[in-house]
Formats: sequence, structure tokens, C-alpha cells
Amino acid sequence: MTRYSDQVQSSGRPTIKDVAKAAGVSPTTVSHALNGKGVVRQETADRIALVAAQIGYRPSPIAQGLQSSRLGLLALVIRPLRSLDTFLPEGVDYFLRMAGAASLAAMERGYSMMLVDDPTRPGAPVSATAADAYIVSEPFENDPVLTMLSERHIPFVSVGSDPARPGRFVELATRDWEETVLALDHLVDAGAERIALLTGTDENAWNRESEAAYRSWCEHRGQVPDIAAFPEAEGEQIGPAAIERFFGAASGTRPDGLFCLTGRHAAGLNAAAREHGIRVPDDLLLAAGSGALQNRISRPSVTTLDLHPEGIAARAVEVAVQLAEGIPLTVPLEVPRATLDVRESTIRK
Amino acid sequence: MTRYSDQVQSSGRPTIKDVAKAAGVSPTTVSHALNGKGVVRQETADRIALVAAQIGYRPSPIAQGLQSSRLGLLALVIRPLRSLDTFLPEGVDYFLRMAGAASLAAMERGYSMMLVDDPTRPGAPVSATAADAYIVSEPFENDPVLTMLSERHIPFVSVGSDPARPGRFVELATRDWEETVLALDHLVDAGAERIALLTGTDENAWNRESEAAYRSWCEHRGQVPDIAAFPEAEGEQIGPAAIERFFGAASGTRPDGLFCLTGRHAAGLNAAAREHGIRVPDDLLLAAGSGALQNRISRPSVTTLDLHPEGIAARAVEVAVQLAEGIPLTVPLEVPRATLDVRESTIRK
DNA sequence: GCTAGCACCCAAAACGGTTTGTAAAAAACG
DNA sequence: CGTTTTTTACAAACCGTTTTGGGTGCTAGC
Repeated sequence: MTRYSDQVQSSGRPTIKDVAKAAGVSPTTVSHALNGKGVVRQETADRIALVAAQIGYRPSPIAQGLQSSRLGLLALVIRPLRSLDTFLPEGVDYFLRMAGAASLAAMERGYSMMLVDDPTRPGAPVSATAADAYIVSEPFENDPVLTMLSERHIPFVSVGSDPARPGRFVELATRDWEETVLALDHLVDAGAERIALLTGTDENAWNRESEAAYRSWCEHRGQVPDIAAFPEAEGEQIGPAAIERFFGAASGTRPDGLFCLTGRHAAGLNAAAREHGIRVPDDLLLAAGSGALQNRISRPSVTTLDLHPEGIAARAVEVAVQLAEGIPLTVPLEVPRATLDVRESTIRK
Repeated sequence: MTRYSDQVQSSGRPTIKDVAKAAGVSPTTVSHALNGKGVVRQETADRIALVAAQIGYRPSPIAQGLQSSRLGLLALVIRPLRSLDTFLPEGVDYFLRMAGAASLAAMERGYSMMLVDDPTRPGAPVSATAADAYIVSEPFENDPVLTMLSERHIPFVSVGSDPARPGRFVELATRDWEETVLALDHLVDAGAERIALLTGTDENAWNRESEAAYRSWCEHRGQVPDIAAFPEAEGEQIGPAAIERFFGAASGTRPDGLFCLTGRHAAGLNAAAREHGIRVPDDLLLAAGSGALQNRISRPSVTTLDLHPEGIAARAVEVAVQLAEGIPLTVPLEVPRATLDVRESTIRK
């Protein structure tokens, strides 16, 4: 009977060879035994498993990845998330929920989720391009990230299309148009007659589509569009300026309904309105496109769309996984339908 | 409809051999040329670079990782982040800022950041254990994640210690005690005499240390401790119950100062106090341990500690990188000092 | 007794790079 | 002109797995 002495472990973590040596078999057999792949006698497999556990062997994910050229890793690229400064301001709520949900959805499918700022920028770590598939949320116009991924044949799905290249890649269609109409119609139902739009200045599909939808909706309704754009990054600060724009001396017809695309703009406007003696909802019905925490707890609370970032994330992850595994897409390529959270700002007593 | 065929044919990713063949040199020379490692004639190097760019060659991060057994990948494990349900409730602000800052800090050092829920749970993807180093925020008592990382000799740093195993691993010491005293002293300075504590029910170091600090502080001051604990997950909802607990008929001496460990508890209490005719700050001085957005914009706004999650993340990443690269730690192993954001709730006119 | 079939295991070839050691050609030297 | 040195490029080994394609010995069938 041969006795296998405890292996004096070479410096570093034990490899499959160490296990093989300690168990008196070949690396092939160890691999087969541990993965249940080939034909290995039960007795042998048990012994290998025991030895492997004893010497604390864990297969190297990197080496495994080399074989399959897959790491079980997804990446989420949130494009508006360019720096810490702009990280917080923009729709905290939305992207936080999205990132959290995406991470969990990925894990449920056996993947990890990597948060990446911009894999194309110089000095980006090699690992930034190591994901099996990418989710790019809110791509910019002619987004270089999409270009790079496409060139390298790395699978990806974008949430919302590249404004300059719609339909060119795999994308989760957003419902910007439909959502805009939903909000506008709600304002009408709530009693508004002259409804204005407050958009952001970023060049993304959300801003563009919403504005187009608003214009079309106005035309349909025989109303003159009234649109103002303020930078997303300024958040609540735009309140006074926005009030001046819509209710100042220089403004024409004053709106009695307002749809703000971002929740933080709405929050700023909500506060500024109060200070200028404009009562919400009595004088002005207010709704926001993407909800922020502020809108839920402000006085009055503000009606917002809930875009269901968890649902979007789950669907995006599903698409990404199918792309990564090269199986045909079975997921509807559109985001789930948004709902309207009706709050005090659009309820007249 | 949607075109994605140009993405799925990833079978043809160019390798270093393709470049070598196209440039008429050996793979060795290509590697040397592109990495500036060996001695290659400038002319040859230029030609190789050109050819590589033409056929769109990018080295495989996985293959590169095999050599060094490092991927340039860090992982952030936020322990309280166990499910989506508990994701939002607990200190949105804090963990959001932390995750964002950690991702950016990692990128600046040439690493990517992976968000991992729990690498020990069954079915976790291989990639969940592929990071070069881990940051574990707020470990649980006898946290299995720390145990696993330790067993596998994977470098990690925890933010806050495992309550059952303090000082056993590399950890960023928190300043719970010091921060508690800072807040309590501020309440005294602001005019409070009988100060109560409202803690959470989670078994983490933050709750434990803070309570101990409070008790010690009371003893020093000759005051009887007055402590209530409410579940973190209930957030603002605890408001009425907390008011009943501290100001109801059954309660003894009513406090005129209150330190809430979590911002959301403070927000709920703040709102409930108003409804019960308890004026903040006139009747009750209120401060919170971790700030939430609500505390900044509520009426009155609430004084909170700013724990500076960005600073914590930056420091944790620095430690993680040094651990990953096996260089001696040069970072102070403690979190940066918290500051107090004094707001309306502790300013009596 | 010979062969086909089977169960079990293993050597070698990937996977896609980097690193090491060495050979060939060119340049410098005596 | 022979010898040494320098320059430049390459072949081979290696990183830690999985996969491929045998090979061995035993059993069953004829």
C-alpha cells in the first residue's frame, strides 16, 4: 500500500497538480473528479475530494477563465456617472436602485457585476475590459464605449439607444415617449391646462425623446409648447432660475402644469415655488419624470414616474447573460412599463 | 428588427499570434514591442503597433492575469446589503457614496471594482472569488466572508471589525466611540441636559461601540443612561413609537436631547415630534449619527455626523491595493475623522 | 483463445499571453 | 582577419486549468 505523505506546499496557493500529487493521480483525473465531467471511479473521486479539501485547494478562476474565455463577470457602465462630483447629483435614487438590482440579478444567474466608469479612457485597468458582457446605461451620442465594445466584438446591451445610432446594437428600448404622455395626460386629468416642460441639457435619448413627445403631444392638443432646459448637474439649485423663467415678468403665458424630467429639478422648483408664493398644487400642478428621494418626502410631495430601475436592471442582466453565453435572445428588448406615483403635487382638494 | 449578429461572432477575436503572423515576427517580439519590455528595434516596434491596431488586437486580460495571477480587480462586499429589500432602507446615502468613491479610487490606481453580495453563498460565480483583494464593509459577527477569505489566503481589509474577532485581520478601525462623544458633547454645548440614545438592533460594531461610548459618557457625567433600540430596517416608520417611548405617559424623565444612530430614525422622529407638539430644537435637540438625505432637507434640518464615506472608501482601496501588490502597508489603519454638520435641529435661537 | 466493449485513468495539447534562455547577425575591437 | 560585444529576434517553457485523444486492463461474447 502506497502512502502519500502530506505535500510540502510550494509557496503560494495549491494548484491542481498539488492535489494530483497528493492523491496519487493525474491532474486530468482531479479535474474530472471535481467537476463530475469524465468517468472516474466513485472511490477515487471521493478520495480526491477529500485530499483537495485537506490541502485547501480552490481552482483558479483566472485559469478557468482562460479555457472558456469567460469569467462569469458582467460590467455595468453608467454613462452619466463620470466623476464623483456628478455621481451624487444625478438621480441618485434611480442609479442606486439600478446598480443594486443589477448586482443581485447577476449573482442569481451566476455572474458578478463590475461597476465601470469608462473602459475607454486612457489608463483604464485591463480588467475593465475583462467582462463577458456589458450593460451600458444611457449611452451618449456616438458613445465611444459602444464603439469600442462593438469593435472588439464584446457583447453588450445598452439601456436606451445611442441617439446617433439607434437600433444599431442590441438595446433595451426605453419608453420615453409613452412615459411622457402618461405624465402629461395625468397633469391634464389633475386639472392643468397650460403644461410646460423642463428638461435637462445632457445629450441623451431620454431628454430628446421626451421633448419630441411633448412637442407632438402639444400639437395634438393645440397647445403652444413651452420648454426650458437646465443642466442636470445643477440639481435643486435651478429652482429660482426656473421660477423666473416660467413665472417672471419676461415670461408669456404662465403654465399651470409642469413636467420636470428629473426629480431634483422638480424638488428645487417645488421649494422655489413656495418661496415665490406659487402654491403647489393649487396654482401649479407638478410632476417629475424620474423620482428622487426628495420628491417623496418634500412638502408637498411630488408626483413622479417610477421607472422601475430594478426591472430594467433585471432585464438588462438577462440580455447580457444570454449574449455572453451566445444563446438566442428570448427577452423582450424593451424596459418594463413605468408607473405613476401620484402624490400631493397633483392632487387638488 | 434588432441587429446583433455583428456582436455574437466573437469567435474571431485576434490573438497575439495573429498579430505576429501579420507582422512577420514571433509572438515574443509582439509582446515585447507592445509592452516595451525586451529590446526591439524601434522600426519593428512601430510596425507591430500599427499592425496590431489595424487588426484590432487587444491582449486578453485573463491570459495576462494567468501569469501574475492578478486581474487588477478589487471587490467591495457591503455586508448589510443582503437583499434588494434591505438595500435601499439602510443609509442609502452612506453606501452609495462609498461604492461610488471606491469604484473611482480603484480606477485611479489601475483597478476595477466589483460589487459582490456574498462570495460564500452557494452558487456564487467563480468571479466572486477572482478579485486580487477584498474590502468588506461592516462585517457581521463571525462573518463567514472574512473566514473564507482568510482561509484562502486572499488579501482583504474590513471597514470596522468583526465584533467577535476584533484586531484579528487587517481592518480599518472606525471611530465609533470618538464620534459618539463628539455628537453628545455637541448636544450639551447646544443646551441639552438629559440626553437619550436611540440605536439600531443590528449586531454590528457601530451599534455596540456607540452604546458603550454613550454609557461611559453618561457615567462620566453622572447621568442615567436612557436607551431605546429600533430596527434599522423600519427607518422613518419608528417615529411615533419612538416618541411614545421617550415622551409617552409611561416614560420617566423626558430627554431634552437625543442622539439617533441612523439618519432615517432621526428623520422619522423629527416628523413625529412635530405632530406631537414637541418642538425641535426648542424642546428637543436632535442629532443623528449617519446622515441621510432627509436630514439635510427636512424642516427643521437635522444635525448629523458626516462619516466621509468617500474618505473611507479611498483609504480602504489604498489598503486593498497594497495588500494585493504585497507591499508593506503605509496607510493609517483607521477611517478619517468624522465631522459634524450642525443644522437647525441643534441651534436654539 | 481471440476480440470487442467497457471502465478507468492519463499524457499531451490547448487557452493567450509573458518570461527566460539562446542563436544569429551586426558592430566594435585588437 | 579573428574575436568579442552588442543588438535583435525567436524558440521554448510557463502560468493553472480544461479538453482531447488515446492507452491499459478487465470482462463478456463467440
